[in-house]
Amino acid sequence: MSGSRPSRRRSAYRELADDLRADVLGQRYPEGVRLPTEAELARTYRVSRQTVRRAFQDLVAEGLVQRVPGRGTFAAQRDSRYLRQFGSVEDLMSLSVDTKMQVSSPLRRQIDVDAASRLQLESDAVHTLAFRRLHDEVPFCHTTVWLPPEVGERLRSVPELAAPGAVSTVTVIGLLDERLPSPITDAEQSITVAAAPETVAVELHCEPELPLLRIDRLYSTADGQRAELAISHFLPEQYSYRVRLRRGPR
Amino acid sequence: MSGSRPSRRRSAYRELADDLRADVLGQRYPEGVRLPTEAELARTYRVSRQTVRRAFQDLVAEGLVQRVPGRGTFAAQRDSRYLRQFGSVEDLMSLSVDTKMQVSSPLRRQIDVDAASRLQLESDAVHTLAFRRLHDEVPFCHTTVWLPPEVGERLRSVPELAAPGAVSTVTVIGLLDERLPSPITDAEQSITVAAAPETVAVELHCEPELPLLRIDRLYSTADGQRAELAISHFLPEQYSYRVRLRRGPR
DNA sequence: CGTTATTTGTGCGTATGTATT
DNA sequence: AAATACATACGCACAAATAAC
Repeated sequence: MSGSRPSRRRSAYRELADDLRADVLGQRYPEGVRLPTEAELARTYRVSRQTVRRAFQDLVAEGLVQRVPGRGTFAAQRDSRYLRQFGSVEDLMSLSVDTKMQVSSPLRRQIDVDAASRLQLESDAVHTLAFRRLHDEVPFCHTTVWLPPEVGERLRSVPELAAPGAVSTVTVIGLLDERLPSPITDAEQSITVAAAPETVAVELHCEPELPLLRIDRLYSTADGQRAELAISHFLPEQYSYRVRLRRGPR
Repeated sequence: MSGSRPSRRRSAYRELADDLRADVLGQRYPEGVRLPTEAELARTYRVSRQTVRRAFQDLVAEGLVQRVPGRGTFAAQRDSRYLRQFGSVEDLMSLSVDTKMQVSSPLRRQIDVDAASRLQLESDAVHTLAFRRLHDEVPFCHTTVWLPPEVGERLRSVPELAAPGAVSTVTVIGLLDERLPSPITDAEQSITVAAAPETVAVELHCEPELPLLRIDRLYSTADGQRAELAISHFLPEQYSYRVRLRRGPR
């Protein structure tokens, strides 16, 4: 489904690419199963073969599909996808496929000079929120999120973020992308090691001061506004950050 | 084996994309300088405008250039290039811009079951090498490299890797890329936290067991062969892993 | 073994729309 | 308003790889 944004008109090849992307990410083409051919897609979508090809070019560039002349188009195997695990903004949005989030500190207004500064705000007021992420009911990650006030206001009415203990499969970035006037297009992240703060240790059932993987992410919208600051701590025993890098065509 | 391929003619748009890529990476289009227009390139390369567009599509997907309707095509600024294809490994190859490497354990043959297994080798014999990386004469990273024997042999004659204490500005991946018959096209990396092993602690002048950022990288060539396994430990005080993510075309 | 049908890859032409200068 | 430059979309022809016969 497209978001609730004023539905800016999307080109035919992007619509098609979106559909195909959703199908591939939704595991609808398991190993060895061929995607529809260019001719088939052109027919069912009432577009030219060139338009279908244009859509596939994006999916190939994203590493989601592989195409073989004479054979067809296939979903890339999960472990051969480069930069698809947690490497793109889309992946951060679809994080909820394997994991659930549980609110530990509901969305509220707060004064935080550091966060406000990193979000490049005039005032020191921000909205903040904290939650754990669970995999198979086991917490492996704690995240604190800070939002500019005007961004936070747009999440006021989201029930998934309102109650302590609430469990859901949403992502903050996913929620924002549907509600902000300008889509989130960039994230800058920094990965380092940090000792577990007291509150995080409690939530993750680990010793305070235990070394954790710390990932800071600062998200920006297409028009350059900072939209979200997230600081996550991961239990290294249960999580490692994986990226597959690829080199350009030849 | 059929040996050397008859080097089939590269398609026009790839030739063009290669030229443009080299120009952009070679800093030939500084900030604000427009690349040639589609019409100009079509004229000088004697191809159609569609072929020029096809070449640019790859460069855009690689994040190397930005295109603005009505204005033109521009090289993406280095710090706004999102980590996509090999941006990172070319960053790794040009790591030597800011840093130097100092050999602590020269290239030699060794038996290592774990490394051989991760390199998918038949036998347990590998070549190995260890070095530090220095920034402003301060060590901030220790790396151990394992290579398949036939790959290691190709580095036998490299003086920069032969003597303990040797300081140089090379990178192993850069050396390999020049010497291997098939180029290195993939890297899979995993980032986690690890306590400093004794030998690493000595080299980095830190306490043993100090939590470090550990990055494993497994490089593969275009024909799918594993070419190098590198395990690096970074001092978190002096290094954090930064990535800029961008969203696919929406 | 070659032949044929299928499927993707390359290249170009045209037309029209949109954004910027 | 006009010119410039990129974006989208469709059409066609032929090449190359693959699979089935």
